[in-house]
Amino acid sequence: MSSSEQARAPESPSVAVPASFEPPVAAAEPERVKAPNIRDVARVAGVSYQTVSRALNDSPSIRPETLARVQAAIDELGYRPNQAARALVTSRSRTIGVLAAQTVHYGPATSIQAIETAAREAGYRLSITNIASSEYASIKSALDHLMAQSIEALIVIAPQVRVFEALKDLQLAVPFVTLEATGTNTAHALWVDQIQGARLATRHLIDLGHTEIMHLSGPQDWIEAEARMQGFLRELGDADLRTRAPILGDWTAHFGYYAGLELLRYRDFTAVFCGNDQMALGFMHACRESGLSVPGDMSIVGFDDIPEAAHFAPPLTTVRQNFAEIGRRTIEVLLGELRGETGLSHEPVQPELIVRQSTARLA
Amino acid sequence: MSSSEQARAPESPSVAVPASFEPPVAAAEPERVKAPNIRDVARVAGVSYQTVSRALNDSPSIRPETLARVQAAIDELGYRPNQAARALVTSRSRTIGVLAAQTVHYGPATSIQAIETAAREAGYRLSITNIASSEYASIKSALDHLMAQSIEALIVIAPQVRVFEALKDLQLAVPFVTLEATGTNTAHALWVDQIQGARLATRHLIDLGHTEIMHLSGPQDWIEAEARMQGFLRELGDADLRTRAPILGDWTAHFGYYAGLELLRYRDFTAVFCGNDQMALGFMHACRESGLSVPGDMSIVGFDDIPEAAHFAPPLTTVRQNFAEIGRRTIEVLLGELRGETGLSHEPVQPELIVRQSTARLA
DNA sequence: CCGGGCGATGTGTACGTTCACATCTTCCGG
DNA sequence: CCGGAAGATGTGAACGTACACATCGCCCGG
Repeated sequence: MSSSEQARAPESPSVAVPASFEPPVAAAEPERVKAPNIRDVARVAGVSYQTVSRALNDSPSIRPETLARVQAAIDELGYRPNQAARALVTSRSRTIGVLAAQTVHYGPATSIQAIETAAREAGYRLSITNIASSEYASIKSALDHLMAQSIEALIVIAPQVRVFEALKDLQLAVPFVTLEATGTNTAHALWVDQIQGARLATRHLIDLGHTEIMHLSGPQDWIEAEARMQGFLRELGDADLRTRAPILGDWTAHFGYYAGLELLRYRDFTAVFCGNDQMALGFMHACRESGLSVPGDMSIVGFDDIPEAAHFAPPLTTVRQNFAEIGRRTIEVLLGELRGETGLSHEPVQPELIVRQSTARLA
Repeated sequence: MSSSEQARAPESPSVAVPASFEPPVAAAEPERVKAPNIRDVARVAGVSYQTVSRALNDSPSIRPETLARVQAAIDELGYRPNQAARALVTSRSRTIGVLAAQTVHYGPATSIQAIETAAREAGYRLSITNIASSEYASIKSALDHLMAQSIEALIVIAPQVRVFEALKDLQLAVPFVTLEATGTNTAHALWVDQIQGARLATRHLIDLGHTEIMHLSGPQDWIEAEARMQGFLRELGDADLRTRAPILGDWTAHFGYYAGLELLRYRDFTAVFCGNDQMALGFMHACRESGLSVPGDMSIVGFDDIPEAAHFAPPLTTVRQNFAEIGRRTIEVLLGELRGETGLSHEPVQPELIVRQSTARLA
């Protein structure tokens, strides 16, 4: 086995051939037929290549019967337009770049899926690149990779704070949109109104009579984490309640759990607003282990409304974001900008509070 | 506050203007400078364009100092090679297609992320396409979209049963790999040994003394669901235990919940092996509502080990799959095949049973 | 001192498509 | 019945790159 492996030196015609005859080997693809091109189609259809091109780009000035002949030739040959050639001559790549982080999370994943679908329908393809870490170098590298593909637009679903710096460096010549941002950068942002969502969650707790409310935030450099924190603090401020320093987490259930274990050593709060559902899950776990009942002793609100949230123990009160809607709107805005339209509606998508069983009136 | 919110209408300069004057509008990019090409670089560096090409493709026969001059010119002009032109002339797109479904799920998402990273390192880009439904038309459309991009290889992360049919139709000329399949199609599959994983889970329950074990399966047309079911049935058979018809679900927590409510009306089983963690979560929810304690009255095993599983109530015993490893191996195999190597190792990745607190010895 | 060979660099061409413009056809009004 | 416009189709060029081959300069051995 391993000796036959060595003999494989591809196409070294002579070598030390103990393997006497060496059969033609060409067993692979014998007929590497060139893919048909526009001229082949033209020949079959009995027209010029330009006419085929017109047929492909549904030009108005082509006779229906000519079009039919071309179409028949295309089908017969199984012709597919060469995107590379097309991109070269039109200098339009028909590619939208996506700079993502944390694509395994429900929110980004859902948005990306909606974006992909909408983009495909509009004849665009997506090029998704994940950043390994939120270090500047990693972001720059991902951005370089995207720019190398001459993307026509950019969508950012990542810790935008640092990304913005990187974007400034490469003087970006394409329209871009960042998802899930706050209102700080309205020109390029398309976002769920995170602040409003956080306010809804916080007000819900306040309405239930809670006055000592904790906040588990997302990572500092995620703008949406920042926004949720802002909403939380503002709502608390409006109600003249004592504000306590939010805990900076990393979105994971693990963090929620360990933070919970730590915080629950001092039971000086009765409710917690978590930056996302995963952290809420971890926090609930910590409550259980600490002997606290949810919502009896502790009310918990999450954010995102991942599909699992309805089945947590107890089912989680949370803020729903319409990620799919965001995705669709993103492509809409971007395509509009590519068409040269401007002043498109960047109105925030409104989140919705979903009340389940993890919150209760303060005893 | 809310009034200032309204005032935000971003950059609508005047509005109600009867559109009489319509300013030149060309406010967009005034200087649409053409991107520099290989000849521009050559001119600046004082060499021929071919020398620049050599520098870009690190040809061996170029003097270090010439290379340096070219590099300097590249930096000065901010030159980026045009991928379309390169693809056109080499007839290599350097694109790997991914046919995906359910990318919001943890497993696929994790694999895709690993695939993307590995592909990028190898100089390939990914083109991901989601299928809207598992109908044939939808699969075909997605596959067409990918083939139109002249992908060099295809990765399938979707209900493979139907995809295989579609693949047969378009006589696919590129190497492809399907993820998370069973061992039925070893030539093209690279997979976690799902059968073995299911056996581990089932044996664990048997070892705990359970004899009446239920299985909540994934959708029928997902090969991995089929494989897990097979593993379950075989292990049960080996132990001479009564087998009961698995329930066919859809991977969601919702399904696990409603199926649980239904099944628990007859308490003729003491353990359940769920096809994934989400369904296990839903099932646990149903147990709670039915007044059953987990693991006191009901032992539950999941599959996947999503990060949240450790924080379920109780923490879930499950089968861990190394999705990232799968992703890396996928690219490895594919790149090997593109290089013409063959007979690469398609050894299955071994899953691992993670015992937590959702299973207990039968009283 | 010359010729061969090799390393370094330059020139021509092709990839498949679209754009700009030229040409051919058709039809209609004067 | 003819001129011209509009519609339909064809021809030449260009996009930016890599490959094949040609050329140049240099070093070394005879």
